[in-house]
Amino acid sequence: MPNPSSADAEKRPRTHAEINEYRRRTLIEGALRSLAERGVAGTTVATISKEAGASRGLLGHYFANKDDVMVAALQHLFGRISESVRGSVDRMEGTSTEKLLAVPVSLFAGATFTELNRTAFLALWHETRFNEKVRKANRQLYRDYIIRMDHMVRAAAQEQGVKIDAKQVALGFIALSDGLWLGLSIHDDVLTGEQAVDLCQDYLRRELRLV
Amino acid sequence: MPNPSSADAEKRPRTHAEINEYRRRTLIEGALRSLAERGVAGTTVATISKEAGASRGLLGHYFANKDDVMVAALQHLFGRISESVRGSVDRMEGTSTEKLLAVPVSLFAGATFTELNRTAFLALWHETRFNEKVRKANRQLYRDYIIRMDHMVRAAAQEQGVKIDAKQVALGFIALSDGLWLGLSIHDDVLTGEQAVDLCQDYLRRELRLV
DNA sequence: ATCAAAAAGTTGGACGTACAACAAATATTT
DNA sequence: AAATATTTGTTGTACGTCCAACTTTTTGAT
Repeated sequence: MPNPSSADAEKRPRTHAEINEYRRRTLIEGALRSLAERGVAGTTVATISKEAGASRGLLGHYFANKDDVMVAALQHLFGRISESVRGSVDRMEGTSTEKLLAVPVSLFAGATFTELNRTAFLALWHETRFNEKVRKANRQLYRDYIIRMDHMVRAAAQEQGVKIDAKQVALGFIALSDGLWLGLSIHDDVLTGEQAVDLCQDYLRRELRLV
Repeated sequence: MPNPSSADAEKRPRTHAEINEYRRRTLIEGALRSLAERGVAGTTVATISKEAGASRGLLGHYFANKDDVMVAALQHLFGRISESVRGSVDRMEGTSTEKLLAVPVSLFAGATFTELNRTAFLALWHETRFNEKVRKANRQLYRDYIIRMDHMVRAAAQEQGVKIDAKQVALGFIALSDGLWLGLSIHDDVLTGEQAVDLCQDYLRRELRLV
């Protein structure tokens, strides 16, 4: 006999708007969990639905097809990480250089650099190459990411009074951190998160002639 | 009516030993092509066999199951790239520093840095995370790779008379080049192979205090 | 404020397709 | 003729999508 005043009952969405938002979110998170646990080939409509606590048919009610779920999952994951980094950087006091150096710290922080995030990212990275819709979505997300990093590098370089190719350094940083994300995602024993931060900060400091 | 004196017919393996070697090779290469074109989810026993010009059932004659084909494909691809890099570095005259700087050149050279290699690598990287056998094989390959880069970095550092953490620099280089391989594999328009070489050499030069 | 009709949310089964693995039959080499 | 290579057909499983029935929320006339 369920208790109507329990926490679960209180949080259970009641209005159509709430239900809609709740289902979309849980289905997307279920997709990320399934991708992280089972990979692309092992992720099916059934596994996504099960992770989300919904029936198989419901996925068709919220998304036209499986591809659309993948696109939504990528945007959700990328957005979550992006907001986390942006949030912690914007919140801090300091120079542009300090803010730039804080990016890798945030990127490899415990809350962001989780097993789930890393593994789901790898799976979606693969999907990006072989799924037209996902590729298109990822391209836009990356474009914005590069622009943002370019701005940060440019600001820091100006602050330090050095002339560097900001775009090139931004790309180098992104490649390095992506490589660390994906490399660590496979070989947990090779490198720690702290080492990853060191490597990224070392790269940025040398490019900014701080070392 | 096939011409028995055609080039194909001349190369056609006749002895059991030749046939064995030929089939293994073409099946593995078929698997790599299928992975590059269709990804993990789209690669089946049928697509591999078709790419290799063999029937579906023949795969079972040469490999116990699909997983074993994936392991063989990873080792083949990794070995091919590794030998290419090692070959061009060993062949050249020069100091240890010059040899180290030649690694990224070889890594992003046209013969190695092909669409097929990049894309197949991404697919197998994904597989590494979700397939126990493939993960095990990749771990060993990477271990050797790291050791080799560590030795090269150490030799170059000694040559330059600088004290650096060779292991850390080796890992940084591998992460950077992997990130560039995978990043470029998705967004062809973002970066050229030459830029990738520049980024890698720039990283190594700064770590070796050459800039 | 009430309550029945409409709309939206939800489920589990059905359908056609496609898969990996297996088996039996045929072709080629030894 | 024996062994090995190779093909095609078979089997059981699992997939994505569709759909008809069912439940809950929303709407609107009173």
